[in-house]
Amino acid sequence: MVKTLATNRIAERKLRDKQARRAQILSAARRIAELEGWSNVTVRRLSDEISYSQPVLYAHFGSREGILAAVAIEGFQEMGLALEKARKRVKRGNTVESIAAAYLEFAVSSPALYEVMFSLSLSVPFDDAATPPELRFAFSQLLELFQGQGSKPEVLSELFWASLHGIAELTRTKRFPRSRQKERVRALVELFTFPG
Amino acid sequence: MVKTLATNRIAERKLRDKQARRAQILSAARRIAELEGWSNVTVRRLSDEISYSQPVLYAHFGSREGILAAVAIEGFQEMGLALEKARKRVKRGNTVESIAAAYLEFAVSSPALYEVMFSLSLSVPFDDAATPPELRFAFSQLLELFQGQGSKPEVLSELFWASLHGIAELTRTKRFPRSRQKERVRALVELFTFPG
DNA sequence: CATCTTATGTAGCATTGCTAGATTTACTAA
DNA sequence: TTAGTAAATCTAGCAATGCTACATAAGATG
Repeated sequence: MVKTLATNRIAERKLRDKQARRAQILSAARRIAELEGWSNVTVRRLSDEISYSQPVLYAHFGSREGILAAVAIEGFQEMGLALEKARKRVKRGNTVESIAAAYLEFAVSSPALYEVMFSLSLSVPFDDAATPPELRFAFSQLLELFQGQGSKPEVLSELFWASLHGIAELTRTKRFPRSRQKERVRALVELFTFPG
Repeated sequence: MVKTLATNRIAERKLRDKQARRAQILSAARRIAELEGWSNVTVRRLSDEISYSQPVLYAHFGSREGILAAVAIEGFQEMGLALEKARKRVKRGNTVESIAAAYLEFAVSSPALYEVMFSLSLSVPFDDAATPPELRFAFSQLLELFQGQGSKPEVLSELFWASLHGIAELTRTKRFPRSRQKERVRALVELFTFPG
């Protein structure tokens, strides 16, 4: 059997189709999740949306969990990019302020996406080598922030991340009133901005 | 129909039985959750554990959600008490440090309980009048901390809570390595301790 | 004892995640 | 073109879940 040109093009087209369908699934999952919550993202519902039978979804991602995980990875990738942008185009002097604003904006504009990013059960820390690169990338944006500041940049970065995550999560789940959000962020920025 | 003494005693016994069974259900739910995760806390499993049929559970709490909510309330009550204790018996000078340690100790020693406390979907902020008293009580322990400090005690308290919650959550879900936990807490305490 | 109320159980529905096996479609080679 | 093979896709179904209508048993009351 010889690999003709046609064979190659066919294989490529198949790959494209596959990736397109994969993207369709993830897109549908995100849309439903944002509009109706993750509990309404069922495999049957997704298979309806993309007009394929259920087993097709299981061929792409091994399980429902797998679909959520893929969405979560997308989320980390996008968040990493958003943070990178915020870090590079610093507006009014303070990088910490810019990053904090970008982080919380991301969380508030895609609550379901943010939710799944952190409900994804991980077995490995953010800064570990065995961690998906998208997560490492996002975290590295925060690490960068405190580089050279004090003795332990990782500790400060983690603390900053934790504070942002806490604010995001307690806001998303309605524990915090939106009314004081600006003041909260101002206080946060003040705490994490050091002279020098 | 007259209410005899016997009638009263019978009614009281029934009430006791009911409360005992309620406690049994919640206790079983907590045990299973801590050992096997909340997904293994099914209504059938619980009804097996207490040797009653499913409808009995639905008579007590209207739904599975209702059972989790009741556990979450218990959790807030217990956390409030733990924080109160930590605030009153301040060991080495620093109240902030004592509270932070108590909070994280609570979260780490009952991860499933902590998890359900914050996955419970609320519609009302912590400091609202319409919030279950157990939640208000727990939050009030943190409010107390920064009373008189600066201009906005609520803002500082919320920020402190957010930081603690972020650390707890990112630790519980394995995002943070345990190894740096002590340093993280030290840095946190330093940030939130003000001269005076 | 008879009756009525309350407590409890039985059995079943609809929905879910997931999968084995049939079936159709797409490609290959004579 | 066509028979045969491999890949893609679907049909149908299982077991488990949350929940509930209805039947039955237990308990209290006259």
